[in-house]
Amino acid sequence: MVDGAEAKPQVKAGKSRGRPRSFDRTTALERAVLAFWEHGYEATSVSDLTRAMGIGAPSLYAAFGDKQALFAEVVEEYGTRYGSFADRALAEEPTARAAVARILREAAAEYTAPGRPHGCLVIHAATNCTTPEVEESLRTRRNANLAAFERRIAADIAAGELPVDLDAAALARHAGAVVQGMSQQARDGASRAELEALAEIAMTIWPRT
Amino acid sequence: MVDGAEAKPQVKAGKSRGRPRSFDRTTALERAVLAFWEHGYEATSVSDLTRAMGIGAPSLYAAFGDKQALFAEVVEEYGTRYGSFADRALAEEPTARAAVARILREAAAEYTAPGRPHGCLVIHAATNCTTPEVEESLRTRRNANLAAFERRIAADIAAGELPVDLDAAALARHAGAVVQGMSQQARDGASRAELEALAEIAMTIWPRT
DNA sequence: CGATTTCCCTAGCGGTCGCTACAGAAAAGA
DNA sequence: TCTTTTCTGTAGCGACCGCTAGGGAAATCG
Repeated sequence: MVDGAEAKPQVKAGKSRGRPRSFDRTTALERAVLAFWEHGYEATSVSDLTRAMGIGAPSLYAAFGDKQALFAEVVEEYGTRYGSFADRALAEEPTARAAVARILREAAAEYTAPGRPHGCLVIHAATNCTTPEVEESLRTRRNANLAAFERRIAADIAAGELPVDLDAAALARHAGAVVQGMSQQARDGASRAELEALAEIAMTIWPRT
Repeated sequence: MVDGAEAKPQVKAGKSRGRPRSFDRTTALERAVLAFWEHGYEATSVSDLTRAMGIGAPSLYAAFGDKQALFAEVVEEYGTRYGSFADRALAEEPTARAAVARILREAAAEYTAPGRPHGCLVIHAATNCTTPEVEESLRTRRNANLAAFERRIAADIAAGELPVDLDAAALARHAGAVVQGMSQQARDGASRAELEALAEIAMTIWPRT
């Protein structure tokens, strides 16, 4: 009973013994992503989830553990599928400036993409949450993103790409604040073009290399 | 029954007829502000409220109507008591640039003030809310703030204080995004000094007058 | 002093929450 | 075929939600 969520016998390539699961776990998870993304952790009830995922409550609990464990998987899935553009830019672009510029421009598109909830799940899905661990986990993720910005900027300073007297932490916070503000405004109805104009203005703070 | 909330006979200077209210409505409201500010609309239950306000549920309903009406009063009170620094700056400062600079600096202090919940109630208290009207009302307030920014900037452009080719809407969105990002980061544990450094960086985008 | 008006407290309403016991259905193994 | 294993659907658990009926308490009025 304790490790009911860990045991996923059906996933093994070999044939499992009993009756096989009648739904696709991956697509069910994807639907849960959309539900949590749109309404947040608390505002998405288990019956909302079962309706969106097309399965019964016992199946949900058998496949994912409980609501909180399902949300953790949802956040993970969201991170790899929708939220990885920032990490990718930080890793691929030659300079911190180019990386942040790309992040802001892509955020304008990502946060207003049609057919998906607007804004960022990590920023919004657990604000004002009565389950402290859930709120805490997303807070940790947000602060980790700020730290990633700061590391990239510090690396550029060390490499001589940016002035040595630059406040890497403050610059990282600024970039993070702009991203978070863009996400909020996307939720509040801003269009992609409006967010792109915002992003371009935000980029003018950077010292030209 | 319909206008139970409107009738506040006790407030009239003249003596009311029956048994007087045994609690101070204003201080009870102030405590409700802090409760909603800290945990948001949905995550603050009526029993949380009665505990924080030191009154019974029937007294709460008699004095404020229902939870939603109480929240509306809370938002109003918050606006006049804690959230008016932006409007004041926009009205008092000679230029849009000075106003936004002051808003960002004051936000750093307001959003991290000790003894109060961090961040802004209007930005956070009704994200992912199952009561659409409540979420909508705060969204409207946020967008009204952006519009106020834009009007002030447009006025400066018209007065020759800012370049005529400036995109007032985008600049307003940027200022708003920075404020919203600062509020989010205050909730996530940023200190006043960290937010002040962020604010200073954000101000460097403005054309010097 | 009653009579009247208003408030507070106890208790509990119907509804939804996250979650699960249980029994039947559907697969694999013998 | 029969047993074993696992999944699914019904039905409902206890807890909490927002909210309120109803009786007594405390004030003003005559």
